[in-house]
Amino acid sequence: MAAEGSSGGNRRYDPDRKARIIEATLEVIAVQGVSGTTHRRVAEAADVPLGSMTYHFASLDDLIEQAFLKLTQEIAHHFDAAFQKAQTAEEAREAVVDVMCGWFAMTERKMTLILELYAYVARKPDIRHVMTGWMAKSREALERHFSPDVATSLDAIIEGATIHNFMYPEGIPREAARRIVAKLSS
Amino acid sequence: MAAEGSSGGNRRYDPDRKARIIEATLEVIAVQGVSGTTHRRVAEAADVPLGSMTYHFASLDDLIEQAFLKLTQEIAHHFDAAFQKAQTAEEAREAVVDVMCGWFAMTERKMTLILELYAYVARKPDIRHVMTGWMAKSREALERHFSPDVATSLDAIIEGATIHNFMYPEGIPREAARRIVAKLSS
DNA sequence: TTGCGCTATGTACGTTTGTACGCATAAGAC
DNA sequence: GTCTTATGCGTACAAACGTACATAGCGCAA
Repeated sequence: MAAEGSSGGNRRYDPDRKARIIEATLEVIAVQGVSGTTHRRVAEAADVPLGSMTYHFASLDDLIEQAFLKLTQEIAHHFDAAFQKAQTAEEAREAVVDVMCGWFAMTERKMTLILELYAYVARKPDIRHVMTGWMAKSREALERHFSPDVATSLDAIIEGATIHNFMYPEGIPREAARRIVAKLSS
Repeated sequence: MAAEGSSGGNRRYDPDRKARIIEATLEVIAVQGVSGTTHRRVAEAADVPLGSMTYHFASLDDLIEQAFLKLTQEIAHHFDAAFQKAQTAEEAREAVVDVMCGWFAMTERKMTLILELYAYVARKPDIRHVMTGWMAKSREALERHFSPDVATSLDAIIEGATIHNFMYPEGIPREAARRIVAKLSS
């Protein structure tokens, strides 16, 4: 498996290795949590030797940080795309409702990863830039359609609704979300 | 220190031991995260021998679960008290604003613990009852003052605003929070 | 006082961890 | 073809881990 490299080689010189390790790291974090993420488990998931871990990444924390950075960039990109598509104010409001309850990209796996990220960031102030970068992108996307004040409130309600929908059964029905967004964006 | 037991003993037979271990567990989780929480570290923080850990708790997960349960009960209790105090609708709305930005009980430490809890619960469906119990209490407190629909939306905005206020500098100013609550509870 | 039984603890054990490092090996110059 | 160089990896190691368990210490009945 995975023997179809670009240069015909069976191993050795695989420029996608680092990216694949990062991908595998997210997979391991999603299943085992940060607390269960080890060099060996990630290496197995990415199908690379253990030595590759310390070769490509300075430390385990470095690896986790890079993985989280990729996660936020991906999500921010999807988020931005969802709002770039909206043309009218009505469509923008509907996009907020989409994101609030059952976004296409907000799978259970991703939500788990986000919560792991939050907990991780809370204890490591030096990687808070990952969050602020993400936040800035989200805010920017929202402010293309709403005033700064409204954008702030929508950002918060998206955060809260997403978490509640994930944590509790039923959560917030789509109709209720629509009413909330209407109130907030008035 | 801590030698003022009820029966004059210096050690041995200390009925508060278990509670103190749970307290210490929260302390360790807040600083080191769940991933850095070990029997040994908790034992040191609680100033009890390592053997006490496996004696009082079936496993490390059992300990963490009990610690988180205590955390949610405490927070839910404070939350409930804050709303029990409110008499008029106006006071209830102001209580929501209080909780949204800079609650007395929502210290950085507690917020960190909550985020650790979220991440923990996401990977352990069998302790979701801790969350649903907390949620039920919060909802109950809110529904004493607001309709079910409004209570749901306020619950979500509290969640989101609290997290955003914790993650990002400035966050949501008090005045903005007041406007948001006014819109949502109309 | 003496003996019993339960509570509590010190210690030891087998695993797993992060990381360092010497060596194998492919790529490129000639 | 041969030699050189730098990239990538197998392996080893000390530290730390969760947990089991034999036994030490105390309250209490007699």
